[in-house]
Amino acid sequence: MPELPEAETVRRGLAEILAGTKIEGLEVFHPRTARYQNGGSAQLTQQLSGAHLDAVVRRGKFMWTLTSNGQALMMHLGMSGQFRPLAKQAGEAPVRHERARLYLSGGPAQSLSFIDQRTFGALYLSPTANTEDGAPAGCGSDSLLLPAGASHIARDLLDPHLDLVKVNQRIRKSKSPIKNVLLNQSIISGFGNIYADEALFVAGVHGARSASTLTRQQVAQILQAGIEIMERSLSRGGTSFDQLYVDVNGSAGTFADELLVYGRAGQACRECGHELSSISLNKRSHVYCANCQRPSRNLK
DNA sequence: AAGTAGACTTGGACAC
DNA sequence: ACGATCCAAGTCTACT
Repeated sequence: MPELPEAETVRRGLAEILAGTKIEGLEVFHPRTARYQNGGSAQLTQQLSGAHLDAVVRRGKFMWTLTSNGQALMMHLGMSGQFRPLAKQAGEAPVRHERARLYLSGGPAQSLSFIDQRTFGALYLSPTANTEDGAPAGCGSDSLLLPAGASHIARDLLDPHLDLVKVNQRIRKSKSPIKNVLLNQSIISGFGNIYADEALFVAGVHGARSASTLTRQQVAQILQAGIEIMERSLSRGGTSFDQLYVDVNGSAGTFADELLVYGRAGQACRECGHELSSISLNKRSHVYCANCQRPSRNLK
């Protein structure tokens, strides 16, 4: 499942393929992929044809590249999106689950396929505006131009311009379960179900606890754990829990064998041996150790 | 306004 | 064997 480390792995690959190239043509094979585009697939195709592309930028799980027509091409992986340079010719039949295809010139790849089994991913154009805090919009470029499509997304844990003190305060203002707050991309971006559960385990905090009951130190521990886990995962190309996430070369990430709780419900806690539990929070599974993560504990 | 619940999608797992 | 049901995910929309 693409979360921040997986998106950043893909961004690095995409940057080499897309930056400085020209889009010669575009085919959209599934209308849902262009569902956020005004005018749908036809508009996307028309507006992107002939456009020149800038650096590939990422904030949280949102990626984009600025185009010569003044808009940003938004690229979101959803839960199963993959970008692959498959060297396809115009008119060649789509491969299984291929939803769109770019034809490129001026770069290392002649084509770039967007493959997305579950169609939660998306490609669309968005207008841009300068960031309100005057810092670069995301990772991958110094540009301040932030697409409207990502303007509601908070800075992520690997962003050097993230204000950890403010985020800590904001989190503790919420009465929602801390797990839900971590998944709220408008408060802190980049977390998905995997890294949220992992960070909560490392910090020793039960995900059902109301964020407003946590101490500043506890929230700081959760955020610090998130930073360290995401950096470690990124260094291993991310987590490929199933076959839905691979990088632009088709390679899986290798962080799955380091996961401490995600996907391990019923197995032994790697810290204390207690059997790991699972509950549902906001319709998402939360795996935790009832011994290491006490719902009512105030301090670790 | 903050918070929650529903919708979307599809292939794999599972119980029958 | 086979249809049925549930599950997983990220984000947007709608409602309280």
